[in-house]
Amino acid sequence: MKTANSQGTRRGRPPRSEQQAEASRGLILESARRLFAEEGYEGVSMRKIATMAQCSPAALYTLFPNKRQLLRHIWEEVFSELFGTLEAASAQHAPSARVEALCLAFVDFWLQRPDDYRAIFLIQDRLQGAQDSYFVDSSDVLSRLEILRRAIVEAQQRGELRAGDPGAIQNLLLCGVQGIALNLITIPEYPWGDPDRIKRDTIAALIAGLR
Amino acid sequence: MKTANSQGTRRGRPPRSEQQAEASRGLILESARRLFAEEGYEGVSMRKIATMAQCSPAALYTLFPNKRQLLRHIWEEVFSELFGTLEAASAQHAPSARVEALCLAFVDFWLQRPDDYRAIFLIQDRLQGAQDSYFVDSSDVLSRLEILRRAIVEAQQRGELRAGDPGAIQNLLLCGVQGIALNLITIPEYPWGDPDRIKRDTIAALIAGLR
DNA sequence: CTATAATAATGAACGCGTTCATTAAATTCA
DNA sequence: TGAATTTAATGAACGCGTTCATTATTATAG
Repeated sequence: MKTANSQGTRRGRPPRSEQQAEASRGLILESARRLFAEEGYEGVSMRKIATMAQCSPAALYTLFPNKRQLLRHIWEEVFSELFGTLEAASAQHAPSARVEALCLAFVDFWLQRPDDYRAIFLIQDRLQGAQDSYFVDSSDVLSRLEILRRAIVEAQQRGELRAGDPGAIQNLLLCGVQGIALNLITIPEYPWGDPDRIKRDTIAALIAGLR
Repeated sequence: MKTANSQGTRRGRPPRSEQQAEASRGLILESARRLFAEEGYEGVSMRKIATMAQCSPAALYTLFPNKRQLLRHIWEEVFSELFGTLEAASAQHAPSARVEALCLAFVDFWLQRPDDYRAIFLIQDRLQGAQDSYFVDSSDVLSRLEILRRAIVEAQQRGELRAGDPGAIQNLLLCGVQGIALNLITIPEYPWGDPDRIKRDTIAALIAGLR
């Protein structure tokens, strides 16, 4: 029989509540963060996390679907740092230079953290069918991108950027800066020349093309 | 004693000649290519390659330093296809539209082969100390990029692109197109909007900024 | 208290890339 | 013909991410 009784209770061991699960997730993430801080991405393995969290490796899979989803919570701290940097850059520059400053700060941030960049953007899961929304779901990346959008709208109002959907312009700039970071980090043997130069020139060209 | 005798011959088993090694590498790559064609990147493991090539997995490591370096030879065929596509695109367009057409063809090529793109650009090795030059060394990627450079120089001569080092402009465009491919492929959940639009708009903005 | 039912937790296993001590093979020297 | 020497080839192992059949736990029903 699978039906519930009159009180709505069911037979068998009751499932853990979502808050219990969340608490366990928190403990595990604490271990993961400690391991990551001590040994970097290379040092964080599911087995080590399980050992430190005093559970079996398999238990991790009852709380997280896979390693990448587990580590996503750590990346959120990296993103938090990123946006902190961006907000500082925004505050330090006059409105007329804000969009360019944000783009530069974005690229600089990742160039200074190539390992983070690799771990976050370059290591992918197998199943693309499963629509894990790493960056967008349940993280405030999207909302904090607002800072770029505001700078764009500001520049449009000042006539320094052409009119049009600021979202489209934002995406375009993101593509550009991501491209710079990707290329410089993953193809270091290509003769890009001075990283600072390609960085500045590409961003300048992107923005010039948007006037 | 480690010294050679009067004839210059040495004691012990003679090392395999480089051509012998090259021949073995060829046989192994043939197996790898067959496996790749049959099962895709996921299906190609060092163990499977070894089985098909009738040797031990460890033997592969006497001929290739690691899996990535082994598979690089397969990527060269993908690059060959890419440049074939680019050359066709170049031939099909008038000089005035060539740079843009090349950029579009570049992005389209990778968007149609996301798995290839991931395997080639996104899966990285551990040791960055070892300067394996995947794309540049011993492959003709650099030389075949000439087609883009020619289109750039042509556009400069026609006054459609600003003067200046064509190499710098080429790098800039490569950053841009790589950024589009990277973003659309690895962050599909981000609201990029219509892929065609962001593709066209980003490239158009890049080129506009280079006038 | 015992049987039953439902869920939680895990030990053991798979295939993976890679390493390395050991073994096999091929050559020269006495 | 051995013995010695040099290199090739590999079996066994490591730690990895992940899965799954099995076991433990916790509840209700009789």
